[in-house]
Amino acid sequence: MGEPDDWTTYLAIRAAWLSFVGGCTQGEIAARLDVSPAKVHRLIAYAQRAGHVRFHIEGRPLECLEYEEAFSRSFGLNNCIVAPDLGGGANDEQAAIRSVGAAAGNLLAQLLSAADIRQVGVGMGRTLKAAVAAMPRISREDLSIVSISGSLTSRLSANPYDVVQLLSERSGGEGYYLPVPYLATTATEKDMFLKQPSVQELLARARRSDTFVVGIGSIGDDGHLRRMNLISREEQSALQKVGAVGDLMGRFIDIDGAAVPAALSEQAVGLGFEDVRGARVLALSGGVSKTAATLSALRTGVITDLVIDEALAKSLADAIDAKVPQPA
Amino acid sequence: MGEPDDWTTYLAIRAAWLSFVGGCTQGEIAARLDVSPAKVHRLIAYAQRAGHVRFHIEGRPLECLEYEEAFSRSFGLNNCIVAPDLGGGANDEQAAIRSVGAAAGNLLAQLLSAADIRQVGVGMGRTLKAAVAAMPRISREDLSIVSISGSLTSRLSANPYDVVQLLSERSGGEGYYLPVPYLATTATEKDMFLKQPSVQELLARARRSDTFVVGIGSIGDDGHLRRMNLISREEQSALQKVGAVGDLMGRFIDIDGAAVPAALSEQAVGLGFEDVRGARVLALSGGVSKTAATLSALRTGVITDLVIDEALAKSLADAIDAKVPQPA
DNA sequence: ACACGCAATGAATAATTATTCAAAGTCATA
DNA sequence: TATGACTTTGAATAATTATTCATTGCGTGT
Repeated sequence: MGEPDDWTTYLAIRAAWLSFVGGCTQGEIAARLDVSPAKVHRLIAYAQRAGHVRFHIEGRPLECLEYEEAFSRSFGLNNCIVAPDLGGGANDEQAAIRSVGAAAGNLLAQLLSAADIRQVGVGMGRTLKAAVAAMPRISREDLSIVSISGSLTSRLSANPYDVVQLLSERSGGEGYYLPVPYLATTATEKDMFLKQPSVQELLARARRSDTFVVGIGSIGDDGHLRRMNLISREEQSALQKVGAVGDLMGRFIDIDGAAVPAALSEQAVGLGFEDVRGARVLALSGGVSKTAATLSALRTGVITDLVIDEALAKSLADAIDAKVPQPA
Repeated sequence: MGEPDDWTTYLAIRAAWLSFVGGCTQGEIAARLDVSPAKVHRLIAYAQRAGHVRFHIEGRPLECLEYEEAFSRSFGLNNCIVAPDLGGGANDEQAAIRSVGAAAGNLLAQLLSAADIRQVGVGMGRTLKAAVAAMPRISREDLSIVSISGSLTSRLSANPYDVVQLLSERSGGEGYYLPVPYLATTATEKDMFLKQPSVQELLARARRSDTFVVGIGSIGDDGHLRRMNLISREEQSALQKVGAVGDLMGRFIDIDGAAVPAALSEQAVGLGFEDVRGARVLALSGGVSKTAATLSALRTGVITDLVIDEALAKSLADAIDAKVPQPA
């Protein structure tokens, strides 16, 4: 599938307007643009794939709103969005990320449109990436977007889920990328990175952000950490042994939201909780596999805004109820 | 068609998420929600009718961008959007309003999201109404929305195209409605309205708006004025005799953008050009029948931002070229 | 120039979505 | 409780959309 040329893009956008805004059938569009109906279908499909078409559902099902209400209270959240399940069964990560992405994308656009936001600090992760991809284009040429953590793998290869680039493209703002690993392999290596003037400058800048957007990671086999090989199987086991269930900004935390005593927890190259506490911190999390991680992250008290999916919400609510059972 | 109950709305929203965000087929949704496939279709159709689903096409066809560029230069516009034709032939008013509405709705959301906008003054008209209806919901509880002109018919019956109500509902802001006719029937009647303290207060408030959103009206048989019977056939003829081709904020102007010498032009109960000059003034206009009116409105120099449809743009460009032919 | 591989095309077909229609349900009134 | 007007329902059907597939067109290397 080669890159379509300008003319194709032109036709695709016209077809998309006619189809979605105009409500024309593909046959009508074909006649109007003087192409075959099959081509019209391909054009519209291309426009969607290329992200030129955006759907937004206003409102959410009642259950979601109830969860939102409950979590907002329990954890003193500013905004809480529970994105509806999108079929695919309870364990469909893809669907969860998609739903959270769509909901968070809109919230993000809303938050970043406020003129008093000058700089946003962003973490990494699939869900974050999906949210930024789903975000409508806004016009904030004066906005700065800064990495708050490294995002290279331990082998220094490029990270495919980088979010700074995409967000700067979507908002028109300028991106500042932190070219270091998410986790240093040793304390010495971490010091080495932190000694670099450019890194110090970027971190200082990152601390000045008005708003932070972060993902929540699990320690399990299906988390980013293992999947991207940011930690070895041995490191994973060691972390689990000392009670780590979640990863927030490269810090490893137990089910109560407290930092675990592990060397790795000190090797994150990036901002720490103390750097973001007090500012708005929007956290995104999708999928039931993140239940424990999300609960622990919420308990750190640094999160002010949350977007999760419905299945995770259900699972979270169950986990909370299990600890504090209702009197019969 | 009775009002659907809460449960229907609930199902409709869930179905909409599954369909548009999740990409499920109606059959899959039917299985998941345990209803018949036919019902799923009806639910999704309802969600769309009720405005819970919003499409946004990012980008416009090349021709539109070229017109935008040209008009921005010619008239020193801040923003100019030319909304693509949506089939239906060159004379389809409905399609033009729809397209302009969709494009303007998004621009409006963007403009009104800026925190430094405290108050917006709005005019009236079908196109304006469509734009506000297409506008995504935003959260600006501190925003004031004020009528800048009357909007009752000369017989004081309620105006169906009132836009203040809808915009205040969409933005969360508070609406201030000016309960007077668009045009007084006599100079005496106008004075009577203007003497009312409440009217004076509302007009004073309206003058303090940061941004104004207005429609452009034609004097022809198909304009709001005649259609809503705001002016009689005789008044229409009289206006046309003295060269009026357009109506901007209740002021009647000739093709050069100058006020026409007519009593009616003094009978608008609302803000005048002098009240808005200098502020941001977003004008909406749709349909080729508004060519002359739009040109005249642009020539008044009060308009800073413009949204029109492609057919009108074409027609406007032709009208301009006819006066200033290219050297052969 | 020729053959080769690959992408693009549109006719044909499969799948999905929208509409129709008869039947069942609902509500207000007698 | 019975009646009639009106709505809602889902099966059937019509219309539309998505996919398949054989073919064409195009660039590339020989």
